[in-house]
Amino acid sequence: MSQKPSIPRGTRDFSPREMLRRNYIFDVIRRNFSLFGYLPLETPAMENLSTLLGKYGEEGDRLLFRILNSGNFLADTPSSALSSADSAALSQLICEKGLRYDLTVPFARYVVQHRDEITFPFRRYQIQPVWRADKPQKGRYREFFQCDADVIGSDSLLNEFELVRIIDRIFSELNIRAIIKVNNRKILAGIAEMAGAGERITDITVAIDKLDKIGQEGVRQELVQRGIAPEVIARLEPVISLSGPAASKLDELKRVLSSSDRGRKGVSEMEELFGYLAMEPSQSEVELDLSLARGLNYYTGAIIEVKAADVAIGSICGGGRYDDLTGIFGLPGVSGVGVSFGADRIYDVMLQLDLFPEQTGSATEALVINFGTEEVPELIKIISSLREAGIASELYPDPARLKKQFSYADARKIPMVIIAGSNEIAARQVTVKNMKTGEQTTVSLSALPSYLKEGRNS
RNA sequence: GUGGUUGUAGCUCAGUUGGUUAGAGCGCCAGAUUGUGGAUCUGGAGGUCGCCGGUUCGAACCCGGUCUUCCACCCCA
Repeated sequence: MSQKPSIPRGTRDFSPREMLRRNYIFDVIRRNFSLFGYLPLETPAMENLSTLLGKYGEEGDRLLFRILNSGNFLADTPSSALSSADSAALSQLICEKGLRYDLTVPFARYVVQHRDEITFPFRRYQIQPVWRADKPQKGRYREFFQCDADVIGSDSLLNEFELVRIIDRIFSELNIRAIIKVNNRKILAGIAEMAGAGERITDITVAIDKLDKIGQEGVRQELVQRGIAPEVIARLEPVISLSGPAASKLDELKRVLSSSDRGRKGVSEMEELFGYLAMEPSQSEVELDLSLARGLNYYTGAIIEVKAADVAIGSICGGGRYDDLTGIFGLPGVSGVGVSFGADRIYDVMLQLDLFPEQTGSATEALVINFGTEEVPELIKIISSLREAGIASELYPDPARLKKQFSYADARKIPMVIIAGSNEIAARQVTVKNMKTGEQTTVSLSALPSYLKEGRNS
């Protein structure tokens, strides 16, 4: 007896209907990346664990999918490790590869490995799946696609500016109302310094990152729980809860952070960025959010996060600047900045808001009815002429009853059906049926391609 | 990783305090219509009730485990 087939938890099949829609998203993203001069890159699904481990924090290491070594790897494994029941320690001995967790670290690895053949500043885009051993929920998958654009080897804030422009263009084209939140790790570090707890920056940022979720009082409790002194919290709060336009927040920060070199640097970076942004209006709301921290601990400068205004699904895009990601791989002093679009969440947002265009992507425009072996030679010529003219078309493969062939066209939503039986063929004509209106027209064989092309817009 | 939740036909869901042969709508297939889809009518197929085990004379229903779904925490696209 055959068992029911299934796929691993948190993974999905994508049906043709879903793929057409996903490709629509990928096309918009890829076109805009390309428009800004980014070049395509792909890296392997699996990386050496040494490349991956330690780059995403303790939590990230736990969420890495590890790949068991090939062969009889247990033969060389000490029996003490096997009997210790310590999975983490054992996996170090029997796994040397893992599935990639994001696209940024493999990119940094690539840059270091290929530094001699790269022209800097190097702009690359990369659209590939990543894997995380997370517990799945809605909008959270174990296999999902990221669409990354990064520029490496340039400190200029113009890069941050252009990334915001890309984000704005892409979400505008997809008709998603986006809220783009920007902050700067240097400002956060400055705030922590100013509050007299510079070394507690991680605890402080993790806590204040939850501001919009748990509120001011919640953040206060979280900070207390993380052992932040009450007087530090008291100095933190008024800064975090600054409101108003970016310019006035930055003015206030300049005063508060005057004693912190790093903080001042962060403020001037944001002033420059918002200066550029003022030169070209964005369709999306771009907000300086001082509570935005983001988890990935390799960020050092600007951090960016995008949320859909109309759907609660977490962030649909995120990124930031990392000053020394390549340093761990032996190439110090190369700064990079990038953003990552979450294609799967964008899909979920668009589905929920019903934003997909009626016709997404390629679909058959014309179906040629199969009348039988007598007519097939002529039908092959007809369909060949249609494809030559760039009209996506199919010949029904079996000489089935017309009812069945028309039902097929109906189910596939094919707009035109070409009927060419012996009568039509003898007269060098075909009958074209418009499946939407039910209207039938007789068209000469030679005029058929142009007739169908004209009908596209009606 | 911690705690909770969900699962019945292809889909959406009924199913009485545990009781004989598990239902509906939609969809699918066939016919009414041998060169015409959508509407209508008629008929039909399709289920080891997620899976494994237990309790019981008897389980879709109760219990345990497991897988899956979704939710909160954690974290994140």
